[in-house]
Amino acid sequence: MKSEPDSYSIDDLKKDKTTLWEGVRNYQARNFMKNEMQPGDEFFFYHSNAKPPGIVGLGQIHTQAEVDPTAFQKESKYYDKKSKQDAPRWFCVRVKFKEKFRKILPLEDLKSDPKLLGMMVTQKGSRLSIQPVTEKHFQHILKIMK
DNA sequence: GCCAACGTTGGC
DNA sequence: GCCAACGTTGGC
Repeated sequence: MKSEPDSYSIDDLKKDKTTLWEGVRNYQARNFMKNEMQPGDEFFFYHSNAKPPGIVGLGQIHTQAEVDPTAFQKESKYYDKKSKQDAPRWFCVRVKFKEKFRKILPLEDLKSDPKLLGMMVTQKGSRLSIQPVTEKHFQHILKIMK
């Protein structure tokens, strides 16, 4: 799960302990949250638009997807006038902090690791903000970071 | 700050 | 239903 640290970082999640992953306005990413994510599932927290960009920690899905309240809030930058109360368009899961890694695992390292070949985030133009990670890749990265 | 890649919108 | 125009993402 990607986030720009300037807007919400792993430290923010550590402080908050849990947060609603609101503001996703991409159907593919929404569908991942709505259809694939189950409480207890783990995910990597990725800092995008950072220096350097990369994986910074581990989180866990806390509760299943619910309606994204920010879509109805006119003052929110995530407001979507096309999302109606009786037919909500956007959903988000609640996530929980698990751990902040001792150091960042930079995108550069993800790209150069032969064991992570084909990982979605290393592909050119891969801007989806929520991406699936294979079990193999997940375990390998955990091993690197422990 | 640039710009390639990608997603969405809306006219037709 | 096509596709040009536009807006956004995000690495560099």
